[in-house]
Amino acid sequence: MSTSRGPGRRPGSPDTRAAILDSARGLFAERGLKGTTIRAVASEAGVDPALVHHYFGAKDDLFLAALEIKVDPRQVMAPVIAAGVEAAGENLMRVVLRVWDDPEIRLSLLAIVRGVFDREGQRMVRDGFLGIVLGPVGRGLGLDRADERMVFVASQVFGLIMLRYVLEVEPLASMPADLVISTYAPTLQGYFTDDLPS
Amino acid sequence: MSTSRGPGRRPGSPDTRAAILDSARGLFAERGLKGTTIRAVASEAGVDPALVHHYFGAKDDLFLAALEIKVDPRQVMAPVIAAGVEAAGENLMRVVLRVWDDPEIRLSLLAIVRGVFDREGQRMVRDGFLGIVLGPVGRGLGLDRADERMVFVASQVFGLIMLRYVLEVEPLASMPADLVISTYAPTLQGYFTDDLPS
DNA sequence: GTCTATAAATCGATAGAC
DNA sequence: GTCTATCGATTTATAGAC
Repeated sequence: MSTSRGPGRRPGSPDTRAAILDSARGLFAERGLKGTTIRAVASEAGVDPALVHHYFGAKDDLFLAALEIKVDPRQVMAPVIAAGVEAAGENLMRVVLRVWDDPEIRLSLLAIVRGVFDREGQRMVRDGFLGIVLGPVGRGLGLDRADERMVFVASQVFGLIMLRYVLEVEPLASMPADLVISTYAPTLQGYFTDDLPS
Repeated sequence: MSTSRGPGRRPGSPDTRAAILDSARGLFAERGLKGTTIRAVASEAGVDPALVHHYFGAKDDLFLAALEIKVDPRQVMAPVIAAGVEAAGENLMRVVLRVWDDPEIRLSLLAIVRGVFDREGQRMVRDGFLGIVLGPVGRGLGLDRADERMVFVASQVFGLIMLRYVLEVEPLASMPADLVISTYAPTLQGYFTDDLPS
């Protein structure tokens, strides 16, 4: 599908490159950064280990490439902010479930969550997930004590993600999305709008 | 401090052995199993790497030794069950905070949580934390749809632990225990006793 | 583009001297 | 009990042939 015939060939066959990236995403999501070897990525993709370096460079570069998400967090969260604080709990839950139930997005998100415990990824979730994703929501909704409220919200969302998608604990993992939403929406709504203890 | 003079010397000087174990617990809690090397444990303890094997055998044995907790989960949870379902939310929160705010216990618990993402430790938390710690609570309180309710409870407790003790997200990490308890107790109480969506 | 061969570093584990 | 020396296995990464 190359659109240019001129000199300077595009680096790598698209099929092989995509196969390596898919294999890497799955293994990083399942075993984390340290638990995944270049050899395992190459083996599952059916190519030579040297090709992985040829296409993606060092192991860390491959990891970063596997973390690329196909959604813009700010764009996804914008409707939640726009809809106002009165229904923020349910709206946020709908967004979370919709993003995480997308199998392709989920692999990248799982790799990110797993990466938290390997690298200095603590910052990636603390500054990324909270600062970029949930921080603007708290400010956009005009909450009082926004930092506290959003941390409470984050703790419930993160715990749900861990049990449903990472640890796959039943009956939560197999629960229909609607039931999950209607269960957790009141909790989040409480953190958004209820009076906070002093 | 040896109490026996007879033959068969006790294996290892208590000081050195304890130093290795403390170093291992801290590193396992901070970097997980794969991220911790025998050499790093020995270096931080100020001893030779060979001594680690001498005292604890293989690396997995050292990891298991570092996971030893000084509390019996069933014993800690018994009062929560005995106090009844009407105050289970607050009582459970008190237990969680008391155990996790103990610095010595926390290191072992952190090592366990970190270990989840290395080994097949998924089972250790899924069957251990849920099956042993929270499972009996749900049954002991005589809840209807106990499995669902306890998974909801677990998701909030686990998320709180992750943000407060593992990721150390502010302002939750520095929040006084009483404020944390009074914030999350109503949420847990709701999962215990509120009507569940169908 | 793909693969062989190998360099270079790291780690777990053991044997054995003191 | 403690440490030196080292083996053997893995892994990342590179150089270069085809």
